[in-house]
Amino acid sequence: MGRGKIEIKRIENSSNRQVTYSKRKNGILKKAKEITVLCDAQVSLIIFAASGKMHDYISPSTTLIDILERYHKTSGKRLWDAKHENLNGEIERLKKENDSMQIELRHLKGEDINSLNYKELMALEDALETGLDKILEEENRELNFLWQQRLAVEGAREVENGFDQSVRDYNSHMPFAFRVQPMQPNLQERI
Amino acid sequence: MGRGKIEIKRIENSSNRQVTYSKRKNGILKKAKEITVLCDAQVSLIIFAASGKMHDYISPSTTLIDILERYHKTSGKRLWDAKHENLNGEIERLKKENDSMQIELRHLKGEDINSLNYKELMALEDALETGLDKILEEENRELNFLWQQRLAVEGAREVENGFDQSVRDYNSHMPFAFRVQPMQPNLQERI
DNA sequence: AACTATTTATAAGC
DNA sequence: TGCTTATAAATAGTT
Repeated sequence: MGRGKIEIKRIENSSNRQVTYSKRKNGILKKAKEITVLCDAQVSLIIFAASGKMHDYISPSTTLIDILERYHKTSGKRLWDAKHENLNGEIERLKKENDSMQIELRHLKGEDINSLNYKELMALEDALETGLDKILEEENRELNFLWQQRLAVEGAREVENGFDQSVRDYNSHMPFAFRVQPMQPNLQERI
Repeated sequence: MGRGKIEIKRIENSSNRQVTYSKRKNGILKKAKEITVLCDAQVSLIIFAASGKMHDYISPSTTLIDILERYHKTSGKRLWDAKHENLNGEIERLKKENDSMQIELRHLKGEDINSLNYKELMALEDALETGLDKILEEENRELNFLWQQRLAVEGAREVENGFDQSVRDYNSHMPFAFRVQPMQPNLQERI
């Protein structure tokens, strides 16, 4: 369709090639639009010129992603393969890990425990007691630290006047008397 | 280009539409091949008919994946990366959830607690005590159940002979005397 | 980028 | 769906 018939083979003359590319590119894009409208078709057309310039047309009723998904389903050809599956695998793994931690947490909080047998309950109890011991130890350590700080900053005078308000606040939260017993013996000597 | 000029709008007559689709589909595929050969272009053309039937052409010098990668690079538009990003997002979310549960679990076990302040320690302690209470209650309930079962199966005679070995085993694990106190008053009466 | 002779695509009909 | 043909549309070569 032109002044002369041409063979369908690479156009050797570079500028002719470029001109023809430009004309035919417009033509094919137009055709893509037309078939979309005339026939309710969904078209994805991506063209790269040898120069690297890109042109594309995607039917407005859809998206490229959608078309590629349908392409994948229809042709069975894989586009986004392994990457995808790896990510899905990791999600599965994390979800499992999550679930089991969730359960462990609930058990430690004494929830959902009626399905546990006696042995499991005892193990839980041990874990809780161990945890509690460690917490109490740490509370002790921190209290001791606060004590020492107070002694250093305010001097011996205020210690003689008794606990001030902030220390009484802490003590009012303490369930057991032994918590105020310092871990480090030197504090006892200094009081 | 036919016996009459047509408007570019949806062809209402279904069979006409189908015929036109078929003709134009062939035409556009031919054009895609031609521009590929004539101009060294790289084309990806995917067409879905309204019926769902698919036709495609990919320039033989390349692959669809390759074209999509170039499309992504050139246009900056995300394709399957959008999917990947969703998956990555979910992985991130799960990892965060995981991490915070991990930390909570370690704290409940009395690990990594030296960064906690006094208030946090007290909260932990409360949680542990609550959990422990619930566990002990449940242990009690189960022990009580075992007791009742034993009474029902073996009758009163064996109860008079004292605890048998299996019950002694349980008791040997019990830290506190109050654990063997039954929750339900009727057991006490039956002993 | 516009022109136009010619080829090509295709609408309508069968 | 395939073939035919009149005609519209695309475009090769030219300016």
